[in-house]
Amino acid sequence: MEISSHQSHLLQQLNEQRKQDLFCDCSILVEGKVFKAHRNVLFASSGYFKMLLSQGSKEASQPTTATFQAFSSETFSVILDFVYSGKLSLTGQNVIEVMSAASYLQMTDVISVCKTFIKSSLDISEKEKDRYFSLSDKEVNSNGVDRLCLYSAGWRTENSPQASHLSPEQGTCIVSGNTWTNFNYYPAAQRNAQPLPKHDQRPEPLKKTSRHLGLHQTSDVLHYKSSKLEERPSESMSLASPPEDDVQIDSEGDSGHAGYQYGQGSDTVSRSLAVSQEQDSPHSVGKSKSSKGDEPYTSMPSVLGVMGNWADDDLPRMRFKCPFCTHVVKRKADLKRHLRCHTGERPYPCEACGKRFSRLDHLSSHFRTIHQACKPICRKCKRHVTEMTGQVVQEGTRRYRLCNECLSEAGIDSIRIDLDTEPPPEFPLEEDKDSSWNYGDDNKSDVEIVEDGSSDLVIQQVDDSDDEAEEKDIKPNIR
DNA sequence: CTGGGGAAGGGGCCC
DNA sequence: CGGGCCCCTTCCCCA
Repeated sequence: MEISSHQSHLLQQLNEQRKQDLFCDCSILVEGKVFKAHRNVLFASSGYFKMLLSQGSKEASQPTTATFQAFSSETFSVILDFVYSGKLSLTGQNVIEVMSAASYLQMTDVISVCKTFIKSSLDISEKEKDRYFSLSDKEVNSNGVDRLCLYSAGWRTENSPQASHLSPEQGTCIVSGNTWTNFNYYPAAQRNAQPLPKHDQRPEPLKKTSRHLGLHQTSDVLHYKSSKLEERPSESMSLASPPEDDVQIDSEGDSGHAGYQYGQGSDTVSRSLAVSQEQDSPHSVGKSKSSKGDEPYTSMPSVLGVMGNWADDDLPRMRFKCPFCTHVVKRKADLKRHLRCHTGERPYPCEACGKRFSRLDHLSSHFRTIHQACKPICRKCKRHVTEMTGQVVQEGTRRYRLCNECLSEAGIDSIRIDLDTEPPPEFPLEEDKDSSWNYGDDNKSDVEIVEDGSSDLVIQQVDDSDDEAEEKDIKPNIR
């Protein structure tokens, strides 16, 4: 006989013990903040902790301390809450960082949920855009508000660093409501009782993407959003049809987008730009189911199609707004490309060194620069070299050119090796795009390892034909 | 500690 | 719409 409530009860008890610091035998230091936890729980939840605690298992009687600097304390709090409750408080704002941290901690379930969260948000936007296009201007004016509010429910809190000031109900940034059903790790009955972790706008750890994660926003914008949230509980945010005024999220902080409007009629002017920031796209409650796509971008957005009037002419133009930041691009393809800086997807691996790139042209550039020694310039003296005056030196998988003088000075011409006998570097297998996104700095280690080839210094004659021949063996993953 | 250079990465835009 | 080029900024390494 099985008592179904036992597991949840047990987890609840463990969580209570954690909060009361009972039997906690593990301390995790994140950004100066100490989190107490039970090593057995961490062990069971995280591959990282499993490895860490396994290594220290001999001193099991001693308290364990772990320190992280790769992510914020707020992010770790979200993850720790998930570990102890099974509830993952994802928001549009923290999803990237949570996913990064989960990757670091090797918590595949959390990663999957984050990816689904992102994917679904894009799907939602796609559907909203489709509906938007099907509507006349009048319809947009009369119906757009509802849709906008739905969307704001999904994204509002993500951009608000003041989420910590919100009431638990307002924390539906935890993906509540029909819109986010796919991600709702909260039993509906528990949503309101779940305290939210703070979600300060913290640029790290995804430093490269941090610039796009709401940093453009001014305090005015944030304050406004916060106050709006206080006015309206979460449930109504997603399901009800609030007054039109609610749509007017002030976005003056981003002056670059001033002038965005819905529709072209004069009656839309009052709403101008309100929508452009966080809720550019009209949204529909009824159409906000997330669809499944194997590839995150196959059904991509168009995350938000925005009709805008521009100063130079009055022709409406399509703009696509990133759901994660305030960036707006003219083409859907550009948005698709831009989104990779948020998702961390790097679908283009260099077959020579394994380093992965988010863009094909970056991969090509990398390959030409690093592995093909295309620059006819001596790396040491910077002089122009020709086939007669210089040679290509191979250092691991890295190639560069040296003039004959610098070569003799370096005294490395004794290691010249015939390329025909020198096999190309072992290429890493290309992994599945969806399942092998690299997050954070994981790539660096690959590069460092592979390119640490000082002992493999090889010199080859500068010969374009050789390069071309080599290119057949070592080539970027251009498809 | 600082400045220079290389590499990476992001955006605009043409083809 | 993808590929690719150009330009720019940022980061990192090294002298």
